[in-house]
Amino acid sequence: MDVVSPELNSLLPDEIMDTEAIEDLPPSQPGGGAVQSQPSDDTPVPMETDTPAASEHLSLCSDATSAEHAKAPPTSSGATLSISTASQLPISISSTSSLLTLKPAMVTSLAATKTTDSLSGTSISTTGLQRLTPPFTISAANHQIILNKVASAQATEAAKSIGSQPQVFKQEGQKLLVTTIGKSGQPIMLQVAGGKPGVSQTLGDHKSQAPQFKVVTIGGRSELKQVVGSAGNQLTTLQGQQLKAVQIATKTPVSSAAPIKYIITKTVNSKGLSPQTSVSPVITGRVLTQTSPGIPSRTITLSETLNSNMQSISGKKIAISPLKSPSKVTVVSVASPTSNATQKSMTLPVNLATGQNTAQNIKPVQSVTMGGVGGSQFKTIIPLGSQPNVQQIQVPGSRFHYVRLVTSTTASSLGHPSGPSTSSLQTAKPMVVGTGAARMSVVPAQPVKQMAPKPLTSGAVVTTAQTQQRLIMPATPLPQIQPNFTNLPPGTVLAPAPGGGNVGYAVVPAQYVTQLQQTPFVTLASSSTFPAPAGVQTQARLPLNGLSPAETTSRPRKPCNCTKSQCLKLYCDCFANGEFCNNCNCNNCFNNLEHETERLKAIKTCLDRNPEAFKPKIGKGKQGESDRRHSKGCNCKRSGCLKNYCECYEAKIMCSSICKCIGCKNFEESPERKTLMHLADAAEVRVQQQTAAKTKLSSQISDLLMRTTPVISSGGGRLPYTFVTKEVLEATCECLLEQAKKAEQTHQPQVEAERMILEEFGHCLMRIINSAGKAKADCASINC
DNA sequence: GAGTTTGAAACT
DNA sequence: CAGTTTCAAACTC
Repeated sequence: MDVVSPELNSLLPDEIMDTEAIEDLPPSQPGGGAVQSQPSDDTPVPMETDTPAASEHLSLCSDATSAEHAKAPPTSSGATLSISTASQLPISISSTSSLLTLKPAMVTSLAATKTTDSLSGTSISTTGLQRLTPPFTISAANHQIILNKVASAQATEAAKSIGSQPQVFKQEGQKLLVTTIGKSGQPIMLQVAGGKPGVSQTLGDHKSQAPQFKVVTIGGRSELKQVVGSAGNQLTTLQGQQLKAVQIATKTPVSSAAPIKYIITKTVNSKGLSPQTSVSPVITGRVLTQTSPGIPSRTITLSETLNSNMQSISGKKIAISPLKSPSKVTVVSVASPTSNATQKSMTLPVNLATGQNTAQNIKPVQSVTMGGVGGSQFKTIIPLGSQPNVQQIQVPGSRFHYVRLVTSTTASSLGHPSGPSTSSLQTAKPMVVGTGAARMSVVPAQPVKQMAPKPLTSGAVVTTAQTQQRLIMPATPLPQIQPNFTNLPPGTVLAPAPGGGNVGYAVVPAQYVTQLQQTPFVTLASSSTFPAPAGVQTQARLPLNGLSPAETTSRPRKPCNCTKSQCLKLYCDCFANGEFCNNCNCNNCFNNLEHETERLKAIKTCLDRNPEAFKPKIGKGKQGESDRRHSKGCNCKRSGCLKNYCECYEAKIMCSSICKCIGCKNFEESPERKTLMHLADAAEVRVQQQTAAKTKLSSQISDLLMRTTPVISSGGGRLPYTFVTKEVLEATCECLLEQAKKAEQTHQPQVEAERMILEEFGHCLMRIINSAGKAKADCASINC
């Protein structure tokens, strides 16, 4: 798991957090229990929980009902920890010390009773396949839980380096979302709801076989309401008092043309929210909220998300749609607001295949386009059956797909008892993007293959066995959250800013899991309120350097050969493209996970120098101009813009008015260009012809071999040359010798003898040929 | 494969 | 912002 320390986070430019697409909006329902963003701009986001909660609840259950929540009285100081896992993924949560009070199963009931019991050595099995193996001790006293003590040592060291407490979950007010992707593809999601500032966590520093965790810690307030969602095999429990859940109303899919996109429901932890308070939608800035009054919004548990989206995935991997593979699924687990009161067992089986969740239903795909007038936009789409609080963001100009992870907390769930099949947030209105109460952590998607286990880095809050996934940490207070997705640098990982709101959501680029299943997704029309500017989606998909997504996907990137730049400057194509170096020939490469600190600094430096640094250079031209043109134009002086030195020519586009090239020949009417194009076309034709000829020849040879091989092996032959067997040769030779003897006996001159022998040889050949022809004819007749 | 050319990126 | 340097890719031999 990749964790970004606050220090690193501070290095990142504000543009990342400041998006034009998100603006703060006043609570839509000021008087009610409407979802509220972090009340204070200056309020730091609590990332660590130092204050013990009166009652803590750790819920690890595969299924739960919201009814429990309804029964559970709000506890002002209760902290909750939610751990959800994908099925079939063994999760071992073990702590070296009793730090957390674990209440498997009966979360709500515990909440109601404010139980402070501690469990030690508890084994929790979520689905029968999953088991939280002892020993792990959770004690309410410390309000801490250590996950994967294997990695604890590293985390501790990392913590020391940063003065924090890595690996330790402190519950109060913090929300933790952990998702893991093991090689087997099973996601593990851990969600902790609480109110305290950022907490360091370490999730299994496993080897390659170990599951990977994606952890999102969101600072929250100490007062939390329980939100327990469970589904299927995955355990999803979210408890917290006075947490507000922001959800996106389900909406009928409108379009299917867009790549898979998810809308992440942002959960806002509101203070003083009464249990009965219904969650109201909150639209922030340009974030579009899909409000469907007729359709009650619901909270979907993690398992639901997995079920709906990943049901065909054997490994139940967390799919994060890779940039180059828009169709890939990005799944982020979020705790469900509902809990199943009846569900007190951690081992409840879940039918993942069907995606059925007793507690909640799968939502249809919802697409939300966030974009302001003239500003950058990003579109979020809720995939069918995806959890509403999973949001994928499509950033124009960015090759990455980002998924926003939002903790799901709802006050409504508490106030509205709901049965297993209903969501506690039925009355809640959808909210797409939070008010921006928290800074957004953005993690670039990375190819899985590049995800090598990474040791804990300084400031790491959460570590996982593998670095395929990175943590997204909540960050700054609400007003600061206006991420400018258009400037998102690739590979950006943001750590929680020092202090921050209790609301957090994370953006996770989706390239991590390239092997994930490609799930069809539906793109919904954006709301009229926030119409998506034309071309937004197109631009978002615009390939780098003019290459189409298909091209970029199919065509492997050329390995770089950097020697001096450490692959941390834009000289390096890998870095410039927001990719890690992989199979490159570079020396002293820092463009990898092992040097993430340096990489982040480099990214920030580049963005400071040029906010557009990581945007595709080839973009849409102005109205009436060519569809594609270089964003900055070239500056060629000697190449005539007819060599690949020229970025325009390299992108197979003509120079435009913004180019400052000298002696440009890369324009429409340029004879040189036409000549080059013709030559290129001719060369291409030749290549195609040669390829076709080779293919045809190969096919013929292959066919011939296939037809003749068995015959040859059998010693016979149907084709003429196959008749020249050893026996035939011997017979022929005997005929020739016989003819020679005859000539000798008759005292024929040498010339005449040679003639007689050659004549006999001709007769032999004729007989062979005739035999072959006859055999071929027979074969053909048989085949017919 | 080594050396040269080129222009973007980085630096001053 | 302009000039210079650095850098890695493109190109040539």
